[in-house]
Amino acid sequence: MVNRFVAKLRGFAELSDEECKALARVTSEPRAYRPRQDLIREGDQPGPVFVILDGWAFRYKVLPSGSRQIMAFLMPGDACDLHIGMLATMDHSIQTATSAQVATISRQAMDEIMDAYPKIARAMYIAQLVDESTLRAWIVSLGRRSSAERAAHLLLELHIRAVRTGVADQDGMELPLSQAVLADALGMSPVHINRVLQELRQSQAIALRRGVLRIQNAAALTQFSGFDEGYLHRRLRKPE
Amino acid sequence: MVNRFVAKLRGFAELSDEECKALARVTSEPRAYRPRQDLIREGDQPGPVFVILDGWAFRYKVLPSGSRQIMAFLMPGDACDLHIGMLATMDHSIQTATSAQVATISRQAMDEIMDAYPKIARAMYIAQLVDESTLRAWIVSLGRRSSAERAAHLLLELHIRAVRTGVADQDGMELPLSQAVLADALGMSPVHINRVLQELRQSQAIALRRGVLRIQNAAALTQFSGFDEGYLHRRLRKPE
DNA sequence: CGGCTCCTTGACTTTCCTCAACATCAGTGG
DNA sequence: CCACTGATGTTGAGGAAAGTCAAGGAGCCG
Repeated sequence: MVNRFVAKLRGFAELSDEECKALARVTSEPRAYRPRQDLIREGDQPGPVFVILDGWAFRYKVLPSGSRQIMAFLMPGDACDLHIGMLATMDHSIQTATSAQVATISRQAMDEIMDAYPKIARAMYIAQLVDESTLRAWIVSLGRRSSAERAAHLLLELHIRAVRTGVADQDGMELPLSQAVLADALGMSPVHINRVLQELRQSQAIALRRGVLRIQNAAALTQFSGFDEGYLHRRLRKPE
Repeated sequence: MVNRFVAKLRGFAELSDEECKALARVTSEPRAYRPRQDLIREGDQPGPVFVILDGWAFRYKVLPSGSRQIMAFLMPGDACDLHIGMLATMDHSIQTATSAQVATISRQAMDEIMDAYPKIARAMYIAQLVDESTLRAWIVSLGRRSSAERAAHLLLELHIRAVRTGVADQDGMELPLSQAVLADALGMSPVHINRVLQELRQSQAIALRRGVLRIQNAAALTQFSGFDEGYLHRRLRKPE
């Protein structure tokens, strides 16, 4: 199987064969997780860097009222918590949404690799910056977009990210997220996301059924949701 | 005047006199900004690191519809864009909310300092992690808290951050933000934030008038808004 | 076939937005 | 000192968006 982590980082920096091999080596022994398993919980002491090689996960927090907010999706190729080891405790939890293959890289091994291969360090920093930028984009969505715009925006984001990592084609992707999960990411009720998705389907913009998303009218979705992919930083600055 | 930037970083790592002086030196020539001036705009090529020494600023994005979402507040001591120079363009803008003193540190000078003083590098990383954690906390607020809870949560956050940097005491702080600005940060209309603030005032939890916030009942606010200061990471992990 | 999860629908309620008017305040220049 | 101005804060009324509650349907698996 292609190593999605390597594939993603190659999109951020030109990596030599040796660098790719080094990355592949430290992620060569992933552990299998089942759906709905926590990788780490809020309050835990941060451990190794997690790398999702296959499957989906998400960062989330549960409020005292019991409601849940998802703050980020992790798809194949995504890593998390590059530097979070500096902090005493996790401020959120991470859970699988599907069964998943997850590699872990110890803090020490990560430091060694980044010291030995500056280009890898650079790619990891960029990945971190893009993640942060994505958080800001979500804030904009949650604060100022209608529920339908928000949903369309998220689907476009996930699709572009999936294409970038090579787990989707231009027309569509596998999207194994329940409506309840989407609702918790979009800050709405399960009932409402259901109605919103029906609208989007009826407008012939998307088809989403049984874990498969088809983007039928990307232009309309982009226009409607005010999607500007700048925040995903597909074009990068040249290293000086 | 005390250098708030140094004060803040000292909260993240034990800095020697020499390190403090180095930081003070590179921020010794701030430039004065008037209210509502952009420091940098979405689409611009990222430049130096900005350091707010006095006054308030915020990160924001404007949607095609013209509505604005604020994604972060920058108060005295806060810096921005440690590594963003790696990216080709800014994905958001930064604007002053008040008149402000802002120092700039060139990318090169920043790299030199971080190479020469690992503790400074560490403190800057931690600051970045806390900023990122704050973004996630805002996502939770916008997604899953009622407007009143959200407002209370934000006021508590700003107060704690202000106390940490030494620009506030336990009871209150200067908060020179208009209701319109608060509305754009909280994802609500100006009319609604006005009503929410009235509620909070009537419940004797806060007093907020003419740029001065008093926290009258922190316990009630904390409970009501589900505020858990963990995300601000006041307790840090020991360096190994 | 039962049992589970996930999706769908309808009815009703709450929250929040929009529009519009008016009040208050600080600063400016006559 | 006062009139004017622009920004900011306040109030009311009506409507749109989204939540809650409750019930039922569809697909999947042992």
